[in-house]
Amino acid sequence: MARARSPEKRAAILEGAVLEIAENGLGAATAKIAQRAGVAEGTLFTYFANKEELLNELYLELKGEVYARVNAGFPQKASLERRAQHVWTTYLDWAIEFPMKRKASVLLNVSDVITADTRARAAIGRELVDAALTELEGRGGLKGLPAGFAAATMSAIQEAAMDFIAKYPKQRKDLTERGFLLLWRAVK
Amino acid sequence: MARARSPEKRAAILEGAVLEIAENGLGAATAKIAQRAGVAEGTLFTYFANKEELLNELYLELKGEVYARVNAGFPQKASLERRAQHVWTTYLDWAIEFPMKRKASVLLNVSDVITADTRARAAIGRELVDAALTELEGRGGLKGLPAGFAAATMSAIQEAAMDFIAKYPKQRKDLTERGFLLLWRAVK
Amino acid sequence: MARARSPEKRAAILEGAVLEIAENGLGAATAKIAQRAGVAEGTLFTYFANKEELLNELYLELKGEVYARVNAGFPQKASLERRAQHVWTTYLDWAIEFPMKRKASVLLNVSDVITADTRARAAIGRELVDAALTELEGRGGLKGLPAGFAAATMSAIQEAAMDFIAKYPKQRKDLTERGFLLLWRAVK
Amino acid sequence: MARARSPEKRAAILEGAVLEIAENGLGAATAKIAQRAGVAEGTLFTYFANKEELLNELYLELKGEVYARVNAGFPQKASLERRAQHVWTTYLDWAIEFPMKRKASVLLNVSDVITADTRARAAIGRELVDAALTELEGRGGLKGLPAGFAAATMSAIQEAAMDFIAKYPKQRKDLTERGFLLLWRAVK
DNA sequence: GATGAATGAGGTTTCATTCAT
DNA sequence: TATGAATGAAACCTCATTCAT
Repeated sequence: MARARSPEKRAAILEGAVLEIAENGLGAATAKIAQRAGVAEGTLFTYFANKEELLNELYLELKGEVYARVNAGFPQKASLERRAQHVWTTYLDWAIEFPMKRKASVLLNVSDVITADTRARAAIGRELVDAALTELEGRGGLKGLPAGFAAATMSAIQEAAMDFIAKYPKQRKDLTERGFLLLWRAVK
Repeated sequence: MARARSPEKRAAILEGAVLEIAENGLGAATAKIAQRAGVAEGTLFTYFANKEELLNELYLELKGEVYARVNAGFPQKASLERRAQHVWTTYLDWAIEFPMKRKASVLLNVSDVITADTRARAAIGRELVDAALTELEGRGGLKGLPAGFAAATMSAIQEAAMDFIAKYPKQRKDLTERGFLLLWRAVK
Repeated sequence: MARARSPEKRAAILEGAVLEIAENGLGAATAKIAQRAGVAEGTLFTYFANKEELLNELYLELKGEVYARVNAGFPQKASLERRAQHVWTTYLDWAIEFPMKRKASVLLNVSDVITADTRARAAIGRELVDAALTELEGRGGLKGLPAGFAAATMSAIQEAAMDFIAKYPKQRKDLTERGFLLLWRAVK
Repeated sequence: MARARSPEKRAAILEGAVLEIAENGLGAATAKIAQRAGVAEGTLFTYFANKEELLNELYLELKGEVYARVNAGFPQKASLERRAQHVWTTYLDWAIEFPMKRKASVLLNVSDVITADTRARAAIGRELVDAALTELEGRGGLKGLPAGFAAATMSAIQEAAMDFIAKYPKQRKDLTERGFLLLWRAVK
């Protein structure tokens, strides 16, 4: 059952999953994941009913981690631009700091193992971000477009920016700032 | 002479691969792919040495198909904006028309089975697009950023746009146009 | 603790391998071997990483079994002739008693799956035999010939003797004795 | 059918089989054999009904080749010792000259694909050898032992000798001569 | 709860043989 | 006759999951 005795072990398994998935894709073997986590093959299944659940939980964990970062220090009273920039920068920093997590996150995202329910649950914790992005969507460039388009666009440009930051780490600061400018010009 | 290798059969296998991958991810079974293509399990391996080669060939095929479309009717003499818009629209149309191909393309793209060599070979046929995008990179929004950033940004925004067009097909025209405007404002 | 790996199961797999190989050669299917051993196909691979390892381990097992027999009751203080005869007789008896093992052993021997390392490791446990045969090589018939030639010659004549004993089991005793006489006259 | 149009092609296939079998054992793929022979996969089956027949034919070919050599220049009127030595030397020379053929021959010999009928047919052409060996069997060391034991013993010692000649080619002459002496002392 | 041996379905790939060309 | 594409059974091996310990 999913009643975890040791949160450390649970975390270790998720961590192992990140590494294995980043290296071998979603086809990563549960046995390898367990091994990386330093637990027995069977132990994995006392923390997660099956592989699918593990992947969905991992998705939630990764999203949750990012949102927690974004929410901490969120400049709630600042201008829309400052708030948007906070979201932009925080996520970019996280992705650069944890490239494996980002890789796993991307793979989970495009796969079909993540259920609609999981995606919905991942939205919780994203209220502040959503509020800012919704405000953005009332603006010039995005007015009239479907809800969520701003978020999608931002995240899309971020993916591009991240790939380049990964390739040219020295230009990280520049790419982060100029990337946001690009976005801002697009949507403002 | 013995029977000649049939381009139709090769195409059928690639087509089967697209469908299976779109439904089941890159873990799609070669046996299922062969079945979809209407050939025997073993036949797949007379056309592709192994699954990895099949996936790499499929990648080339999909990229090639898109570039062929883009190149056909490319307004070489037109303004940069018109050329950029041509690229934008053509790719978007292709992706909307063949959602399975797009899905497979995305999965291949983020996976690690596509070799650097294959990615390099895929670049052939993209000269016109590259020329336009390179010109774009000399412009205001992107000046000084690494080469390829324009292409990445465009493709990133396109991915976002496509997701929404898939969800709201009725707004296709609007999303296509407004999406490009977004991009254009960002980079000009 | 989980279930411990069972030496009985390991032995059963090796036993199954002997039978299958004796009947079908080294091409014997791992599935058939597992079936003979009364375990699941997959179980075989928890005991041996792959078929090659299984074959190498089997080789060691068979050699080890013979040497154990030879060493038990080895007349260490007796004359060279008596010691040589002990080796001769013991091996011959083993081969007659376990024709399947001998068959498997022969096939493994001439195949290329047995690594140099395995062959080297098999030498351990053969010290007594080697000592006797080395002493033999200092004698008339073999003096000046490369080390190991005595062993090779003995084993060669034994192979011949065994084939005949297999064909004429009633003359077993006579063939065993006369065969040794042959050898002895050759090398003394 | 086995009605060969081109003896050259047939020979090429057998030659290819020798090389492939020497390298990969009897599991050698017919396609690879055909490739080595410079003919198409299917062509192999116009010369040999199936793989089993190919292997049996190859066995006959190899045995035939050796016996042809032995018979050519057979000192029919010479002493038994000289005749035995002729057999000994000729075979050893052949095996040293064509190590691949010898390897294939050994593998075929210990396998079960060679039918009793094939083995019987291989005996044709061995009359001179058999006559000499039969005479040998009437002698001291072998008297009373089953027919064929002399041949088996000789061939057994030869195998040992060959292994060593292969390892120490410089001692070839010495090993050939001393090996025969060994045999001769054993049986005379 | 933790462990890892056991399982067997399923995956990729090979291969002898057939047969259209 | 020669060719090599086509076939599908069968080979080796992996893996998610179960369960005895």
